[in-house]
Amino acid sequence: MLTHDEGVTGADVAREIGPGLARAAVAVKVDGTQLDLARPINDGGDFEVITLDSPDGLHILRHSTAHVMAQAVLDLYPGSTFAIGPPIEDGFYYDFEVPDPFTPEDLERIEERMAEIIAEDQPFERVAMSREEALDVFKDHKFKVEIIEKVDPTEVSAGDHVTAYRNDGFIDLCRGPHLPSTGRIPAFRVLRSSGAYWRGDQEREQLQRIYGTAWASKADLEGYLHRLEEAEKRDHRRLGLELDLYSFPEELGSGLAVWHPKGGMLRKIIEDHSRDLHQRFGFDFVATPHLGKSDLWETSGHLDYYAESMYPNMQFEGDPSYQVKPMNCPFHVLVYRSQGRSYRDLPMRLGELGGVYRYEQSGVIHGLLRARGFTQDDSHTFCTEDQVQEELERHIDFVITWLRNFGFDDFQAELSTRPDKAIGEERQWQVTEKALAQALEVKKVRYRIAEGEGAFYGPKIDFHIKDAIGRLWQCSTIQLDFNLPDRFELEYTGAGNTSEQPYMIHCAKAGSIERFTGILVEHYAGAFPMWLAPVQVSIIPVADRHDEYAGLVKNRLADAGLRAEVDESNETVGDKIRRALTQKHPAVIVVGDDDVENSTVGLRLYGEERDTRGVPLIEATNRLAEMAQRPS
RNA sequence: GCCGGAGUAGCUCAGUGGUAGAGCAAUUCACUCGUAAUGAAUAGGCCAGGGGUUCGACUCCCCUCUCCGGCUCCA
Repeated sequence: MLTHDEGVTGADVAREIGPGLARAAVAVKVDGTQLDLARPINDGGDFEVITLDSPDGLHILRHSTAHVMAQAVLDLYPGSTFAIGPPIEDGFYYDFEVPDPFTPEDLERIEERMAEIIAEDQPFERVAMSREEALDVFKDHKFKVEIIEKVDPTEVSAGDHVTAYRNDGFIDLCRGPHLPSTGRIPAFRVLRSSGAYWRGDQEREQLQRIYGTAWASKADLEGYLHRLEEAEKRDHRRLGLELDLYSFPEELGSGLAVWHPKGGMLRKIIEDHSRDLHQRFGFDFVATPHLGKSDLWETSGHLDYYAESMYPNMQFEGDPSYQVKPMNCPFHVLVYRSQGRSYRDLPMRLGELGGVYRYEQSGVIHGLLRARGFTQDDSHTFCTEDQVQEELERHIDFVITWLRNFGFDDFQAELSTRPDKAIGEERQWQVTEKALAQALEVKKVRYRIAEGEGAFYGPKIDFHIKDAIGRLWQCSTIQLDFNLPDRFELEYTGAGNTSEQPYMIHCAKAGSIERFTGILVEHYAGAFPMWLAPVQVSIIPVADRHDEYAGLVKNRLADAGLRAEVDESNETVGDKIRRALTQKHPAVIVVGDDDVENSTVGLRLYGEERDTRGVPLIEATNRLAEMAQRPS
């Protein structure tokens, strides 16, 4: 039997903390032994233990650690005030307004001060007060006052129960719950600081945010820090350099990449696959230029909505103004419009690997994942209203095939609805949103609704893929559009010789080839499945006299469609092996005297600890060729 | 765009108001080797760029560019 250490019942606790707070937690005793956390499970005084390493336990732990951080900062930096400090995935942050931004040395001091507060084992005390009292208690802290003023006085749970938590002399507005005392924080770390806008609003104060993390044990903290290091090793910018795939020359400009031969091969493989699948799913190929008259963007509406992220116009005297394309849609529209269309021509599916340029804000550029120049595997399908459903389903099939082929079996879909900045009639938005939902249901794709996240011209489905270390990335998108056809006055002649307006489906499978490649690099940590690897086989002759045979092996592999390289450098076998492994080549072949004599090779696959000696060349070739098969 | 941090050899990083350093990579030579680093030698720099302060600036100050961590943004 569990009892609250102050002798109150579960019912009391539930009432005190407020209804609907499933996470309500208190310190309890089991047979006289103090436990950290528990929550009432009924009104009869029964409790359920919350372990610190459970999701709820970590939430409480991190929330409490955030309080300790705020306490430390307010201690150390007189004249500072604090805003909010919530738990987040893997940690917490707290936002402050301070006279000077934090330096790395400041963060060390804060961490030390936090450790002292924790060592003092200060009890957290819950304090309930009225709105007026709270305004008085926090009168020196403008952000807290702003929060309290937002409390709705008519709400029962909020009326005269603004709650705060006090430990030592420090008090913070908080709904709780918290740990019983600061000493219950087993392991924490201050991570970094950065700027952040109050309430996320660019127009409001810029605060200083400090990120931290807290865990149920020192071992868990170490594990987390280790995972951070591992994630860093997967960083596509670092691997791009190490594997010689691409670079971002300063001379070229921010957000612009050059692709080296190995990256170029990787890209070619991805693009070839894109083209092949487009063909298989019934798309035609078009090609369009990188720029067009500014008027075009006026008509499409892009200039109204995204002028600030388009490269500015260019103009020779007497000529019209031109702009580099941030999108392919208007160009594909022009292909459609190049002649009169009949319902017999539809659906018309046009695809292109189209290079586009967007002037992304300087602060958001991030390697290949957010670049200023990139290539969309873009397509636009023009169809009749009757065809919309079937076409949407076809696009969903296409996207799923694409993602699965690259090893992304785990993905989730999101249906984004009408945003505030939108064009077109409300009724059409409803019809198209419904069509998208229905297609997802027919294809049995689980999805959630993202209210107001749609494009300005229509609702969309986004696919978020989960990578090898559990991160989600938005890649594919299917967008249903009834606005561009209207703006460009697209038509087709119906069966009854009537003039009709087609629907348009925008779709990108990878999204951006650059970004998708970056995600692949991080997903596979550079150790690509064989069909994607730029170099599939490293052939290592043991001594110079084996170079000739190595060349023969390379030709045999090449005949079987494999990409192989002979390492003829004047290095030891051990060194050449190390290079091949460091470059994460899927297969290493070593050839020496025995192999020359018997037409065999020594074969070692990436991830294997040792080789298999004396594999007949024919067998090795067949085996590797099979492994290198592209998924279909 | 905003806040902070940073930029030294191809890469990873030392360094100091007074002649620029290491490891790895590269090049050359020797070695001819059977599964994660053979040895030696050589070469490599407008210390991101531009202004200032100073007898003297890689070092201190200002501006620009680029990168990093966040915030805001992502048709």
